[in-house]
Amino acid sequence: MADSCKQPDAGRRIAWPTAMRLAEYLIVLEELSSDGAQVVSSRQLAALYGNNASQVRQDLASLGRTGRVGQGYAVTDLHNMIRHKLGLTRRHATAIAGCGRLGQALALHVPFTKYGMDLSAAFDVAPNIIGTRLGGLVIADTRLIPTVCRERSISLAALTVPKNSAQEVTDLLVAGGVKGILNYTRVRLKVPRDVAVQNRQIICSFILLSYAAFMHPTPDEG
Amino acid sequence: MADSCKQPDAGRRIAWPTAMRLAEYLIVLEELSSDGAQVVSSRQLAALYGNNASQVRQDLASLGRTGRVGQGYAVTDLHNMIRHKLGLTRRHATAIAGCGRLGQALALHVPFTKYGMDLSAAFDVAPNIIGTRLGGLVIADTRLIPTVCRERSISLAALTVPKNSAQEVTDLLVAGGVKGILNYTRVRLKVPRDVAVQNRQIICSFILLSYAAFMHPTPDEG
DNA sequence: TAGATTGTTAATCGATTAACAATC
DNA sequence: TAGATTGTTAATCGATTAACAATC
Repeated sequence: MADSCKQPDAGRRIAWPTAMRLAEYLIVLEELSSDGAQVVSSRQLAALYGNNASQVRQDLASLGRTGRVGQGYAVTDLHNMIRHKLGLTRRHATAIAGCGRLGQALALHVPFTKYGMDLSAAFDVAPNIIGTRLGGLVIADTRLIPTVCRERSISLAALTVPKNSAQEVTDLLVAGGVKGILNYTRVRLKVPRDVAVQNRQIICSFILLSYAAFMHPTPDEG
Repeated sequence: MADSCKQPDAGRRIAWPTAMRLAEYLIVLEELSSDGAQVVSSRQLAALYGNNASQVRQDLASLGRTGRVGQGYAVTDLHNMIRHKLGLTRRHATAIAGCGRLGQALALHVPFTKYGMDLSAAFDVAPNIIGTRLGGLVIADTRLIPTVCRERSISLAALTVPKNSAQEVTDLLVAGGVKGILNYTRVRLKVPRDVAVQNRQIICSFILLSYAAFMHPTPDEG
């Protein structure tokens, strides 16, 4: 109780670049954890992540009191505090719209459960795969998106459909009450203000890789 | 000739955030182009991208003289100048290491050719798929990575293998002379200083989507 | 000409880095 | 105790935004 006022930054709005790094620290901490590490210093974490100790400490300060002076940070505690700060301790039903190869890859290989997401529906237009199984899910008809999303309280979705149906499927997701869309198509989506879109055009990653490798003097981890 | 000294910023080192946006402008410009647009203003581009006109003009200034005062920017010219600035007019042989669902999705759906990349090899460990076709490619044994990469002058690669072989396959790619690796595994790779790594853990995209949708007051396009 | 819109400089804002006292 | 390392403040650096003269 007396401690609660000792966390000056814990409540402040977190900067976007910091949020991006926190998400990646989570991955690094898991690797450390599976290697049996129990404690990590800002210097070690920085070496693994590829930035500097000062930035790591600044980032972790946004979580409130996390480490022990002179000792470093407890790996599992830190992992939990980051998960909490990023809102990953709440649970959100998630859907995949488009069960082509990319949609399948996401459904089968992304560890949703671990990060507060429950993969609760998968949709496609192709009659020959509607009704078949993908992971633990039965693929449903794209036209059912609004009803199924409402029924299952789905609030997040990955959009992995072909270009030409991107906006159409987006409208269905929005109608279903989805509040965040991870857009893998090369279309800029039109959505209401209260719906968040994160654009992830894979070709952009390759473009930046090529740029970092051959054109950028100090290859950046951006 | 007399014009060449009129491009004050054209030669300057481009900032990383700018490079990231330039890659995305490319996608927006293609959408505009396929809609028949020939000219675009910084205001329009900003509206489509989701930033402001000032930033767009600042970004485009790094390309040298691109627009016409009072008129806007020619869509195709701009597209070409960005491609040139990002080094996409050179050609780089590219490989995919790991032909699981994600590797297959990349091989079949990413428009490499359009952006200076020639998909020139695909590798996997599974005997039952080695020798089969993926797009126009015959899948080769992972153990052949160093030789095949040398033979085909492969300089870029996507790493889409399981966690436990990530570092091992990376070492093979580096031995093959690869200079840029797009890392989709949840392992921090150890590479020599002259090799660029771009980390793209898909789960991080979902984490940030969830954060942007529910925790971040002004959902950002980061 | 008048309206529009660039190119560019200057001002602001925010993020990164450095430094160090506190302390385990 | 001495060494290590955090938490935090201050300094630097860089990126974004605003503003406007130039000009098509």
